Amino acid sequence: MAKLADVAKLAGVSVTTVSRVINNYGSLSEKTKTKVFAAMHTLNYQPNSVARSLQGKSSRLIGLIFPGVSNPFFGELVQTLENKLSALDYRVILCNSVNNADTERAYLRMLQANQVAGIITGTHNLTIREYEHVDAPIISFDRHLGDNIPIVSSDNYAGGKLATELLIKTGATCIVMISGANRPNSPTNLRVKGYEDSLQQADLPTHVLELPFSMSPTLKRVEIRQHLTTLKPDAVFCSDDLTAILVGDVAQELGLKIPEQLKLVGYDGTRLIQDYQPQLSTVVQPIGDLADLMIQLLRQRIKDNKVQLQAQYTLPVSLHTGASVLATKA
Amino acid sequence: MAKLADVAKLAGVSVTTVSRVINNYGSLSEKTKTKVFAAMHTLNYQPNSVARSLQGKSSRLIGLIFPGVSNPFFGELVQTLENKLSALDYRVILCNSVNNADTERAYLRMLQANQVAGIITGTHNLTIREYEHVDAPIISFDRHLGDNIPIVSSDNYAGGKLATELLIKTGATCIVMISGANRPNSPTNLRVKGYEDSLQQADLPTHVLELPFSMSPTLKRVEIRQHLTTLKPDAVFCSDDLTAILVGDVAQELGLKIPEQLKLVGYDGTRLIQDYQPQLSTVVQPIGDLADLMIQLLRQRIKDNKVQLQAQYTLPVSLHTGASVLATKA
DNA sequence: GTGAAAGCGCTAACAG
DNA sequence: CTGTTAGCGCTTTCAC
Repeated sequence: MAKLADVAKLAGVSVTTVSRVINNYGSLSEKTKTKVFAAMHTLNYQPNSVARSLQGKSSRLIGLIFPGVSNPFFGELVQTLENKLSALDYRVILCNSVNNADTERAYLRMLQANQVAGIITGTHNLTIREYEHVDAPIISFDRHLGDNIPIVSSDNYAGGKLATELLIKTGATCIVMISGANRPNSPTNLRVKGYEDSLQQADLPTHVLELPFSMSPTLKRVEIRQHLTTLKPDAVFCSDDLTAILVGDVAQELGLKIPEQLKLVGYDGTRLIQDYQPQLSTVVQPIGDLADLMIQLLRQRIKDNKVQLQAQYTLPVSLHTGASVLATKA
Repeated sequence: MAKLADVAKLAGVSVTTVSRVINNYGSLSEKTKTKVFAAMHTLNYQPNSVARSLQGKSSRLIGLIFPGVSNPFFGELVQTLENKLSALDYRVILCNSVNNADTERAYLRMLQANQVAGIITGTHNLTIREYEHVDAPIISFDRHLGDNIPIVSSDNYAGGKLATELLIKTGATCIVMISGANRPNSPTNLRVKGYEDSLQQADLPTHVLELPFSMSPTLKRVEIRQHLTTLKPDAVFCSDDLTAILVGDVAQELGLKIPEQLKLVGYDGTRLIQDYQPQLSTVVQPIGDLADLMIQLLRQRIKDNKVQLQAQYTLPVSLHTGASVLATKA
């Protein structure tokens, strides 16, 4: 790979000059510029960004720490982030924390060692206050990671209410909520809160079933079947779409007609679900807007790490209504 | 962030010595080692990998170029690759080529500028012979990119036969195949070939419907509905699971019972599909093995870029049989 | 067993 | 308008 000095020699100028035309700075004569461009072209020159970031320039590398891209929600979020970042001439280092604190710590160190310009993290890990000792700017998706780390999320509480009220409106009276495990700081807690408040307001009982994020789908099915047969609810609200699909499956196995005998609402509303399970009603998180906002905030911090940002940014959710719920009163 | 010189000063030794203990190289007295380790620890020292790779050491950065992680198959493949690479102390730069040749060219340049140690690409782009001018080692997933670039794939031809023969065995006689657009070098072509050969052998007619990868699910539904009503097939084989889900949906809308009136087989067999659509029969690609092999080959090339590798490595597929096909003869 | 010093490819004062 | 030169943080000969 050709280097700056090669280009300089070929163009018959100094390395400084070449550096200047590359970075378009200082004053250059048109003639030199042309010469240099020509040399760069014939040598197929590509600046070495490692050398560049060594001497202080931004690496334009962004670390993305998420539980994993095989989950459709995170897959779409990561892809959206990557697309938008890449359009802004940033590159993305992908980190799958698999919800393991040690792994995450290691990633954090690694990202710093690689001089990343910033980090966006949406991991499910908790208690990692070590985030506060990272000097690269950080934006968090949906988690509290430290007092100076802005949180971007969609309105989990409103989402919980939205879903529950939809179910109440259709006449359901025994509405079960299936959520991930109740862990401190978890964003799904607010979804549960929205659910509980809505039911309380309507004077209806609450039933929350917690199925850990990490539980296998097969086990989840077992739990769901048991609850469906025991409680005989007429509606289920799941804090994610995948679990909702499981509920739909089990209901069918039990001969329960959806939505006649069981109404169902999920959460997340990824493109994948809307395209391939359009009958599933779900609370839609605005992935594109979330990504835009996180990037915008991160860039502000990259420009000036001291800039004061809000502790929390909340974006509105919307409702996708499909056949899994009837819009009419029962 | 502390640097080598800081550690050296604190430990009362030279930078050389510190570098030696970090890289475990040359001969050091236990005493110095201990001192240095202590200093590294109190300073929370982390070697700057940018500086490291500048002076010649490997960046331990691997570029991953795929159409996008929002597709479950690529999402799982990328996640698997990332997990395994990260366990080997490599980091991953994620590139979503979105099937755009220019984007991909830009990614290739960028990856080289970042001194990546190697590249794994599974993009849907074609004709990019520019791959041959990249000096980082490359391994390709399922595409021909140049004579010296090994291709790793699962056995698409066998997969096509497997699915088709399953359908034939159940008594289907009008078996439609829905594949992605027929493009040169596309791996799905071999799946179609397997389908055609199986039917020819059984003296049955072939019907291939091509729906471009990029076509919207809504449009795909329209096309599928039209073909289902016109041709009235008794079985459909799709070259990917998502399209198979669409077929299942449309069939249900048309009042066609699966598998009694319509048998259905998909392709890919991701964890997601097996967990959430277990009734769908599908040809399962061995994602873990594919990832292992690609990484193994890449590491060989990283160690010695001249090492002779096969042009093509083909891994066996398997069949997941669900209720969308009856295993008994009709 | 340990250190001094050159240099990886690039940028940015500082001179002219 | 252009060139000389000193590093960025680290590894690695070559000395001692």
